[in-house]
Amino acid sequence: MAKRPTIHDVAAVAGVSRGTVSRVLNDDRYVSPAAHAAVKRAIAETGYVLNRAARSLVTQRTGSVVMVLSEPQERLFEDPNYSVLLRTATRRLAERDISLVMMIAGNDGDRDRVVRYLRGGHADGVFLVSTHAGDRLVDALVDIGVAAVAQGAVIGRENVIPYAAADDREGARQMTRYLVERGRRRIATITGPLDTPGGALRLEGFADILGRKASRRLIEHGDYTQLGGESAMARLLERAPDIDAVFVASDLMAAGALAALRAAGRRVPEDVAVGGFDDSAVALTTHPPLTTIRQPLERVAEETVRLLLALIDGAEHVEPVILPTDLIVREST
Amino acid sequence: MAKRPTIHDVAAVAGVSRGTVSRVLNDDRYVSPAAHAAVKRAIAETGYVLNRAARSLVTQRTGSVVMVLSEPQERLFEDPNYSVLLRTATRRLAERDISLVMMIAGNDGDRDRVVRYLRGGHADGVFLVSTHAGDRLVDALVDIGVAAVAQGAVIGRENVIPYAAADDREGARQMTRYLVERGRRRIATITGPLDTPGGALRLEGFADILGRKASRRLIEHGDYTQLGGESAMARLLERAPDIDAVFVASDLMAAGALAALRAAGRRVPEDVAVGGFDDSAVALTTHPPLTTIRQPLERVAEETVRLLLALIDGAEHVEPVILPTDLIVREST
DNA sequence: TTTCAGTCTGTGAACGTTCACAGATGCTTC
DNA sequence: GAAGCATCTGTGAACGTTCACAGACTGAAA
Repeated sequence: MAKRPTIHDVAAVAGVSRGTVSRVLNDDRYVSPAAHAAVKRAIAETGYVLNRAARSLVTQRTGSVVMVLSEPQERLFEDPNYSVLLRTATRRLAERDISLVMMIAGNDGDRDRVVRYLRGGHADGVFLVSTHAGDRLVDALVDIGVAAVAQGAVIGRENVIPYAAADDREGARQMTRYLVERGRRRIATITGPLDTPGGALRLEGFADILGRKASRRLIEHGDYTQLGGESAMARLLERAPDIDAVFVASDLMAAGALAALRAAGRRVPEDVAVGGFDDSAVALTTHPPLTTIRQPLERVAEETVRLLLALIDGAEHVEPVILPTDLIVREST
Repeated sequence: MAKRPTIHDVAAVAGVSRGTVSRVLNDDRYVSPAAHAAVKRAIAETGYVLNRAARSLVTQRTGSVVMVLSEPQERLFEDPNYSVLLRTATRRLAERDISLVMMIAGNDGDRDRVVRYLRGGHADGVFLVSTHAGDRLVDALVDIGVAAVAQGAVIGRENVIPYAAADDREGARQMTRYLVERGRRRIATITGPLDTPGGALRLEGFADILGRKASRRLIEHGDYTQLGGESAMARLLERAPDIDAVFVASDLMAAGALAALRAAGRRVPEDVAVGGFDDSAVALTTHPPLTTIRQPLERVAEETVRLLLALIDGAEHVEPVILPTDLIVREST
């Protein structure tokens, strides 16, 4: 349990001064090759590892960013997409030696904690996930002036918080266009909550293709849960029994819709075609497997990280990134 | 962009010394009510928030713990259980003002990064997730002497790394017993990888009930993926066409097994009963919905955090915690 | 030869806390 | 009235870095 070696110890072993060691550590210019080598050797010999707290104290940088999970409903519970996001972001940040701190913003108490944390300068940046319209956390972030990006647009704050996202609108168009091309005539949709980009934009894409045919009667709203999808489908069937296709804004809700259709005695895809969105693991476990829209989630995460790093590095302004989606045809259509 | 207020500013406003403010901040004994109130008021007035880096520098504590995701295969991708774990752990730790830093240990490079991070004293504790037998990270942790716990036993290191887990073995017994009671005679199993506790212990529980009847022919191994479950089921059917039930060690693999059974023309549950494990979201999306074993994941996470906090607070030794599971009967059996 | 720019190094001060100590005050007890 | 204890407060030093500055050395240009 010997004391951890400090920069002084390294300096002593290398036969140089503290300043030179610091310069090596920070890749500063003006270090002679000899000194550089000696320091490297001394670091290896002593097993030195930098004390971030001490560095942070003087640089006012922390080398960490916060990922804030806003948690409307219990989405987090069920959505495997978070894992991809988390994993990719952690990886990319680690490459820059930046660590990812998790925080949850479920209620106002949580949100205050996040704000306090950031106001205290405990992180260099913020990575928002599934933040919904009107979240007052967003304004607090702007007020604090901390670098912030979001995965998926924050509705109403698109120009304030840069983001990367899949092209929800075009994805919905792809699916709707496909259903039309397959000869479906009465096409309904089950949307996500309209204060989320996935809710609003996928509905817009749907309407883009169908125009006047996208009547109110053929639109139902879900909450991204399987149960929500199931009851939305039931309501649709009651209101418009003659529908022959439905575009559901998430795979999980689509799984619920399949259950409702089965309960109503409709065959999929013969009587009703079902299209999902996400291409999550669920799309393969249902029977029949879901035709769906694949989002390039990994790339979304990477781009979001890239935007955040740019902001942290001092960029004044960065442009949102929108990435293309793919139609994945399986047996539900 | 005024400078952030420090403890000195608070002291000045409150009309006390730096030491007294520090005492209030740390709930020390021996602070007069008057001083306490004045400091509280000054903190509110100045908007002061503590600088953790400075504190950390002198206390040698960081106020953070690392969650290390070991990533054999692509489990993380598909397993929604991680979300529950992450969410619960983050919450519980936040209550103690400890923040959760994510790290991935997928390859040796990652592992070195984790080791270096911990050796540098950048975290007060470690929370291992899905670490598999023989992971050399575990020995490094012991060597460093950092407080460490695991979610789920680390096979071969049960006595070194305390853990909380669901009672995998008894859960498997519950399911197997149930299948026997339902009159099934030829019961097979699809296990997880045997270097994970869920793989080894669930197989043991299965064998506990069936005794000699648990013959090699009726045991197949999967990798916790849906595809793995599907091909394992196909192999089982080929080897033992007369099986009338199968206990699958995870819901996701069970979804794959259902697909294989359907492809082979077997009806579920009439011809073959299928039991899963986890009670994850998948269990409800399959057709028919899965009979499965529910793990108290939230409590597992809470207990794991509790163990970790105890170790951080200086406990010499803590006992592993094993929590009971529940049989959830649905339509697949 | 002098000047200058470029390269390299060492040093004091600062970052914002906590800790240990010393000292002051008030209350009890003899 | 002195001694002793508990309560409360202020202060210097320390934690391990980075930063800005000053100074030494080198080689090229004037």
